[in-house]
Amino acid sequence: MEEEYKILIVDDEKDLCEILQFNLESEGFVIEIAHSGEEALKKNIQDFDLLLLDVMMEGVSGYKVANVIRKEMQLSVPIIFLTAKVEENDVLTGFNVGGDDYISKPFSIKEVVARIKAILKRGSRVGNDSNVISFKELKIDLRKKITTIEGEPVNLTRKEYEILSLLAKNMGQYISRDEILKRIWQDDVIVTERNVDVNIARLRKKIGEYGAYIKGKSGYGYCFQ
Amino acid sequence: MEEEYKILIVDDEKDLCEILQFNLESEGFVIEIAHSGEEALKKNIQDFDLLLLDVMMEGVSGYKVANVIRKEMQLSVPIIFLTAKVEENDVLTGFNVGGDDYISKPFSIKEVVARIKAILKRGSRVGNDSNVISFKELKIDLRKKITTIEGEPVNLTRKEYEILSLLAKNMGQYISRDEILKRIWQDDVIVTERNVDVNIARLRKKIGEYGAYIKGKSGYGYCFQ
DNA sequence: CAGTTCTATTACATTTCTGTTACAAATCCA
DNA sequence: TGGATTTGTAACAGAAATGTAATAGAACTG
Repeated sequence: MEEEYKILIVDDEKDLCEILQFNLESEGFVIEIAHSGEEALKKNIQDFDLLLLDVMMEGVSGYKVANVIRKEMQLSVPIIFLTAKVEENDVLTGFNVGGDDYISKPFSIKEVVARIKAILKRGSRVGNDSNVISFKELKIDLRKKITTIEGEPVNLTRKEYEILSLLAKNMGQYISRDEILKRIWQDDVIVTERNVDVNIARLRKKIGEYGAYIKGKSGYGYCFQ
Repeated sequence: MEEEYKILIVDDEKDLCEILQFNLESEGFVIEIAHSGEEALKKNIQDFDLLLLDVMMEGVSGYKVANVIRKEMQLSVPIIFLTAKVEENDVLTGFNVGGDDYISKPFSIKEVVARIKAILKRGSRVGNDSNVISFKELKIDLRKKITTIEGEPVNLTRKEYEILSLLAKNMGQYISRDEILKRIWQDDVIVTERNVDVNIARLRKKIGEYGAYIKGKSGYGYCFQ
């Protein structure tokens, strides 16, 4: 038999979930269900090959869930958004970007299955072309999220890596602590600006001589140069 | 290296903002959100590569925002206006400056992305580094917040930089101390007007021969010429 | 021209900002 | 679970930036 694909369905309409589950299981997919955004996020997302995600849900919306998955968990699982017809017309039509897909309710099971198969066949994810920033012998592989110096991997923590790649992506540009917080810590948690310093310090130490290229300037923030 | 484009979305419909944010982020753009004109104007507009600006908003309208950005801040960042179908006719006759564009709701994400990419491509093709102000060999990079003379960076403090870029953005125009205080010190702290003088003096010294181009005129203020 | 107001500059005081350390809390993983 | 790793906080000394006052000279005004 073929590979067994695991799909997570997230929707607060239980009936709909059941219908989807029944039909997709007969197609040979392995299904798990979550009835809310919160529930979905408790699952081990990386175990799934695809998500069917309702946009409008009580509490944590589908977009929130997607955001957490992409930003915090850094996973690129394909997502198919389920949207109600009304929303679609009000706001947007025919959206279909990147690796993700949209299907508006009511939809035919046939259509859903077809789209799922199309996406799974396509296989590879968004941004699968290697993307490496180099500065002398320091290399940051943005896709693998690996930093190396002269070929030797540098063991950076998540935050350290994020800061380094943010600065490297904006080479030569001063970025304020405030900005760094916004872009890396997002809006969810509130932490001291001092935190940035501390992480910068740790980062500098780890990248050795290259640490000197991360320049701090009073009133401006940091800059990789 | 791949460039990171920053886009500011200004719309009071929060759902729409979320959808746009998610989709544009999956396209690799860096997004910030403002839910009102006031909020938008508090942002550092010059940090953005493009604005998506809803025309109809409570309070400060999209046009108002655009006007402030163009006239007061003297920035030529491209703006895409989002308009409801009904408004469209009114609008097309009006404001249609430079690289601006209109998209009427409901719109497809595809379209939005396409237009954004078109505009950003156009911008870089022309070598439109409208973010750099040049005066002879003095260059102020508003994005990097770096000032150079003959390619050599000049080490300005934040206030010095702010004053210089304010004067340079309003080349040839006298700006009173009062105005400078309002624009740079904002409302937060109240300081003597003499302060401006002192900072101007320090600035002049740092930019050497160019210091002479910052002209003070009794009763008028300062002017870069 | 004399008096007044305005400005540039200096020196110094004050405030704010930064890098670092040590430690606590949270998270991860075996 | 318990230990390792990561992340956040508080504290603080030193550095950098900013503000103030004083003063001398320039610019204005009648």
